Amino acid sequence: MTVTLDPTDWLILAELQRDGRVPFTELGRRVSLSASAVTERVRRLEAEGVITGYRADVDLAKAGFAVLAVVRLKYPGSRHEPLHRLLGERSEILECLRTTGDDCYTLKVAATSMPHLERLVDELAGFGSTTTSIVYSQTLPYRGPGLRNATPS
Amino acid sequence: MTVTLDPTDWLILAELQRDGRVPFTELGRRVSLSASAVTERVRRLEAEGVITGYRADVDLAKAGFAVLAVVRLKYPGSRHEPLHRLLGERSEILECLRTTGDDCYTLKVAATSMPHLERLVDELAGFGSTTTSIVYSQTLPYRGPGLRNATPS
DNA sequence: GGTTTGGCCGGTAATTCGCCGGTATATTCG
DNA sequence: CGAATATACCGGCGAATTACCGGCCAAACC
Repeated sequence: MTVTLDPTDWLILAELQRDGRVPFTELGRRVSLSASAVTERVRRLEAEGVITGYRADVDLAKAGFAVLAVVRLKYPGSRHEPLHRLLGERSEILECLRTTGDDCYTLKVAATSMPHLERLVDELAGFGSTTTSIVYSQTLPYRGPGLRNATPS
Repeated sequence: MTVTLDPTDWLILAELQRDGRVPFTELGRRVSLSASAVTERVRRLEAEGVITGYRADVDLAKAGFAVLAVVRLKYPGSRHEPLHRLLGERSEILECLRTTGDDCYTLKVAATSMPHLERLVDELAGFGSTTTSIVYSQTLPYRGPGLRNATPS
């Protein structure tokens, strides 16, 4: 399950999380390795599932989604398929974490306006009671989930 | 501030969020455009700040971070610099949203173990009262923040 | 001590990138 | 209304990068 990673692997991961499109030749330069060696390592990380993919980060506000919100959902039932179906349909739901505690789900949603957010929350409220917080600002903007520059301590 | 995007731009954004390393020639094929035209559009999206970068997605569990948690932080003071400094130092803090409501900050943190998480929460508790929930599972895994396939409605 | 294994290097062919001018359509302005 | 400009697209070219290959070296293993 867990993959053993040496310090060079962590360097590679940090670089690729900072710039997922850096050429292998430049990446090799940064981690003091040849292009072919670094390619081999990246391919191995991909094959082992440590790197699951590469994504472009989008500035949601610039793209027209002015409102970002955290919605906590207290979901009384045990049938989760309808909620999962909604997640697949509503691309405004950016993230969905199922957690311990009183609020079973923590969602991050993007909306173009307050009425838009209201509709989204209403849809979610069909599943259970919701607690919605508007996001003022997001620190570590658009780093996405991941690690930046450290090994597990 | 807001950039106007036509349907082709949305297609490009969706593709790049799904696979940020797709070659421009293949990307052009998928959105029915020539490689040079699609390159021009992507460069424009980058220059306008709609695309803020490209990141590799890492499977945290495979990388040794077995525990994912949501920590809500009630921060009584108004001096936010110390917290922001901590965010920059502790790369286990994956995401930090400042929100309305009783809990000023909502953080997503990764830890290698429960003792590790305990230490992180203790550090955060130095700023205010915390509410921690362990993440069972993450739906929409590794799509990262962003949009998938829809235009703002 | 010989063999095997794993990781790295360098070279080469194929692909892709970055940049160029040229063209067609839409827009603006005289 | 017609001409000039602007915008977006296309194709092609050289440079850079990628993918793939065999060979090398050191550590591990028998």
